[in-house]
Amino acid sequence: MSDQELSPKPTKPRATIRDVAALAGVGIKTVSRVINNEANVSPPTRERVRRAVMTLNFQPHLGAGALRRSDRKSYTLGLLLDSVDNPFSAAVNRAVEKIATARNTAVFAASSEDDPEHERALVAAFTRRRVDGLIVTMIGTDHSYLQAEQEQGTPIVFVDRPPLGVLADAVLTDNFNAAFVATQHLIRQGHRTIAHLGDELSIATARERRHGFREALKAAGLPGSESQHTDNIRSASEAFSTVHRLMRSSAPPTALFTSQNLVTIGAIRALHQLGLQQRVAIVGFDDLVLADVLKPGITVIAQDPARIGAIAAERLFARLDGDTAAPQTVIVPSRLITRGSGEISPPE
Amino acid sequence: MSDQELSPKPTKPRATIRDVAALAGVGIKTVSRVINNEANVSPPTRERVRRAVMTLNFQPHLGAGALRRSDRKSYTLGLLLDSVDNPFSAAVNRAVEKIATARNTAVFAASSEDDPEHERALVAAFTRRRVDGLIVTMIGTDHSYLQAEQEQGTPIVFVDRPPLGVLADAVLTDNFNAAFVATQHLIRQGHRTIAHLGDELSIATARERRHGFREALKAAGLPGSESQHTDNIRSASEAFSTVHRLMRSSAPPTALFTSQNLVTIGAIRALHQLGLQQRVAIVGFDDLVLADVLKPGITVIAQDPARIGAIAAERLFARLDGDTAAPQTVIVPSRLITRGSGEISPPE
DNA sequence: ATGAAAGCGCTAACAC
DNA sequence: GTGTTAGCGCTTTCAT
Repeated sequence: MSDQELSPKPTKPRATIRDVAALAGVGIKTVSRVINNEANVSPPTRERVRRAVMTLNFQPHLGAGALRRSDRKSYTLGLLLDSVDNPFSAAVNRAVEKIATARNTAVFAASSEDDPEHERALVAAFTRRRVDGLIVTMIGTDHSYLQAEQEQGTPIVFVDRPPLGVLADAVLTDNFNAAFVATQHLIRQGHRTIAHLGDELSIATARERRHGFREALKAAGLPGSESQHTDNIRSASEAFSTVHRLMRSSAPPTALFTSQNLVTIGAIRALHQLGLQQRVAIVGFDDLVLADVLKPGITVIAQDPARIGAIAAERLFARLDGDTAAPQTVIVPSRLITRGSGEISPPE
Repeated sequence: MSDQELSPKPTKPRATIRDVAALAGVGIKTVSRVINNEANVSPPTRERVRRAVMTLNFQPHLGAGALRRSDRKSYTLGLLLDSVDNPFSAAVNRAVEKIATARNTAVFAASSEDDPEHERALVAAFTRRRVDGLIVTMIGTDHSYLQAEQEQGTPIVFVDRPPLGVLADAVLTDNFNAAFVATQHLIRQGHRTIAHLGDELSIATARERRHGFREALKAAGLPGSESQHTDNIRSASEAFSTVHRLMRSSAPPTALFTSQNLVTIGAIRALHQLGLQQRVAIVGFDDLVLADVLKPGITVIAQDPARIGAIAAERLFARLDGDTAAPQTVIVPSRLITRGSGEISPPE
């Protein structure tokens, strides 16, 4: 550790285009031409300017430029997620960032943390920073306030959950179908009492998954299982205690279908703690790290968050490039990965 | 899906402070006063302005304001991580975001992806957007170019890896000590042939961990084990194949010490595939989801990324608030969590 | 209590 | 090939 003080104020204030122009002995427009790689600058002049840029460590102020530039772009976009800390969201984040970076665009990532008011504040924060576009996973149920943003020229792409009260592009998983397949898979192993650990019912996605679950039961003639719904589970610990409760009930389920990664984790913990992991089947929504290593391996419906994020970013940039076609909804397929936990048969 | 076209151009262009002033029948300075909650506006005027703001859905352009404001702040910061997709990085990200949001600051998160050149480009991208400060996990080995940013008034906090060639705040784990403890733990179980699956040696952190490993061996009088170093492993798949190779060697290790989360995951996969998970001990650096559920549970040195991120953000804001003390290095303790895999004894 | 004018760093438009 | 002027949306300064 050093005793040297960090200077309170910048030693050298940041250079502006005028400083560069002065040092190079040219007008500011010439500097502007050089830093934007425009034509009509003689090679020697260009070189002098470049040297001045180096000397002063000049970095053009993108925001100042945007103010006057005709495209008005900030080369910035806003990404709203449940939480940057959630593995699904983080994979989306990475995919969006990759494509944005290739387009010289920086990404503001923000976590709504399941709070609609906070979500709204985050969108406002993005708007005040004049992001070029928005990629959002909404937790709130009224998205109509986003329409104003859209009308003012900010394209929006919805990810994971469909737009409500706005017309906009969306990139989604076929939740109904995936849940149907997952449930059907458990039924085919012979299960008759299957519990669904569902997410917050205010989320459209959660309702679709529950619907897929129900329809699969209905198709197999198992309507009695309706009582096995446990909705509004949104964390690993809630899932953990729910599974404990279910297993102590008079007619414990022989199989579980969990609605998302955190819920699956909590359920797995509970099953293992109860020593039931080889007796109670489980299929989870979302793939999990180490799911392949557990005994039994965890059978999942794997979404493809990287692909979802990439497609969302592509759509956003297409809009920014002038695509004015009707709003598009892209369904990204998910797939059942069988690893053991979903292939456990019910006792007798 | 709808047939309605999205408008090619904004239907209503975004309102400016002048539009609001015109609608409210006041001067722009009055609007400025209202949106910034300044004094000297009569309640009725304030109310008229507020109404105009609502009507026009006016959102002040933060960047434009910053250009003229005396503090010059963009209320934005840059966060450079290995990858937003890595669980450790994501936890840091979340912690930083939480504190930044409370300070009305938005976070640019970016992934260096182990590429020093890319990293440099990302820093430049941050600078051109005039972030107020930088929180960085550097992969490159020469950080001196960051000094220029610092001198121009952008505070920098290093996270996870110390600054090289710059004086700056840092928030780190005591890697040497943690690695020493982990290795000692294995030695105490009776292991004499312990392999360290180390990270890229260009990373200071990796060298410290290796050093801790070596010193623990030395302290126990086990110098012969030096051959068991395998460095420069940075992904799960590399770790996977390395473990396979080690186990086929003439003197296979009876215990493993893995240097970070991805490496631990790859190693665990390999051990399980080889059926050795109950015979070969393993201690991993970084905690893992489901590490508690695996059989055996995975013993780890758990860092505290949330705390690391929070402290880093606090330090950054302290600097922005005018703290000019000498650069500070905060060491965040990590702890050994025993779950079984690290308590396996060697055969015989 | 209010507003007019200047200017932040840059680009657009148009000189020369 | 180069420079000058105006102006983007806001805050500052200073007048009223």
